[in-house]
Amino acid sequence: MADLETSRSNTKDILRDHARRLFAERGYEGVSMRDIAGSVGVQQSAIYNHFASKQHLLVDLMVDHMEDLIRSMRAAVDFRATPREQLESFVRFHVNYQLDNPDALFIAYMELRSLEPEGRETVVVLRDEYELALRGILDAGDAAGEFEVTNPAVVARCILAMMTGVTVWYKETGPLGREAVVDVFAETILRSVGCSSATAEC
Amino acid sequence: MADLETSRSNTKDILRDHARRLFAERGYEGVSMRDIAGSVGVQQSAIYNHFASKQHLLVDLMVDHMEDLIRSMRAAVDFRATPREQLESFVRFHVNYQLDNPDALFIAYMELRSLEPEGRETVVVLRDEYELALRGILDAGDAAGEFEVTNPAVVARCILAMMTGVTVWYKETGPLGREAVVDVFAETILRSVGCSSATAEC
DNA sequence: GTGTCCGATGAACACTCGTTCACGGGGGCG
DNA sequence: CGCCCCCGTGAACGAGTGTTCATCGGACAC
Repeated sequence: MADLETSRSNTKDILRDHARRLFAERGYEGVSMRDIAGSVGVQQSAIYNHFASKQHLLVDLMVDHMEDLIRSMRAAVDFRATPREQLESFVRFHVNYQLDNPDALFIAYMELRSLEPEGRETVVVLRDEYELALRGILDAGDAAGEFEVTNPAVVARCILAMMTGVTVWYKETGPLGREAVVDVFAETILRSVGCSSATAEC
Repeated sequence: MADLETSRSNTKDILRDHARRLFAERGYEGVSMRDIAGSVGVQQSAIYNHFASKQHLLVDLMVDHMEDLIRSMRAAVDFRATPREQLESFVRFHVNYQLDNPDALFIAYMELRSLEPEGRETVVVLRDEYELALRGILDAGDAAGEFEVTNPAVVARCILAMMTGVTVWYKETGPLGREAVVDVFAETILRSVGCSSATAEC
């Protein structure tokens, strides 16, 4: 229980951190308010001083995450570069972000079903915005003749699914270094759009 | 509720069908025995005439599914063919199977966390067996010089994650036909291992 | 016809769920 | 000092959880 209170962490942030980890581990329905409170080391009723309900807590986590994800992605990808460079930046950013924030991304993609309509709407809009950025890169590469993608919409989703699944099996302590994993993803995905880094074509 | 009893469907099978759908929709923790019973149209206590507990019901669903998946995969892939042909068969089989049985596969990959240790062990062994079949194809193709895969273990998981995600977004009623989706997957994945169907290389 | 057994019932068990509320302590501001 | 207002407590609420059990109808074997 209980973090040593590093720097300026108030109860609300600590609650967020523990809730995020627990939701990712056992799922929204599998975690009780008592679990969250117990993990932090407070009473269950204390949570309601910071979040109106369990549902609001989930929405708060998901929206905060999606907004940060989109902001970070925009900072990491230079949209004036060539499609090939954009795609590689996007992939390297996403896999790294995923490995830094495995729980947040996992929740955002898995717990949509646990959201009540109004919250779901908000999150879906943000998720579509992110997906559309990748799709835009594929479209541009296709139009420029750099990529060969039969169907950008489908391929975009394939690529996201592939990358989002990484946290299910990757262990930081495993035989494979993080940089190596990122490289494999970058190469595999560039290849999948007909644009290998080893090829002279690009 | 209640199916009209098509052909020879007994209560146990009907329970399985409804439980599978509900688990996939709302998650194991999000579904109560009363939900399942209510969906079928019987009392909750009737379930215990067929399954010892909710946990046993989940294990039953997952093991049955994994065994059928492996059996069907072995029947669909000709392991005497070339690695390229094997991979294409595997991908086409998996995507089709996924679209035929979206709930079962989704549960098998998502609800591992809801399994108690003994059941999880059984399912993980089966899942590894399936994954290993794909990895074997990649290894063979790599050794034969047909594929270029930096790391077969990682790429195998990437491919599975990509394919397993299809049910999240694919709608049978959407603009894209099922055959078209399968084609996109086959082409994208063959490309990702450096072996495009359009290329003379293979 | 009689006996057996499978399977469904509905009430009940002890427990956990999300949420509410009256209460109190302690720090900041007038 | 006196006031208020965060923010925490602990007990309680009604509802829902998985599971058990005595009971009973009806199909099948002899």
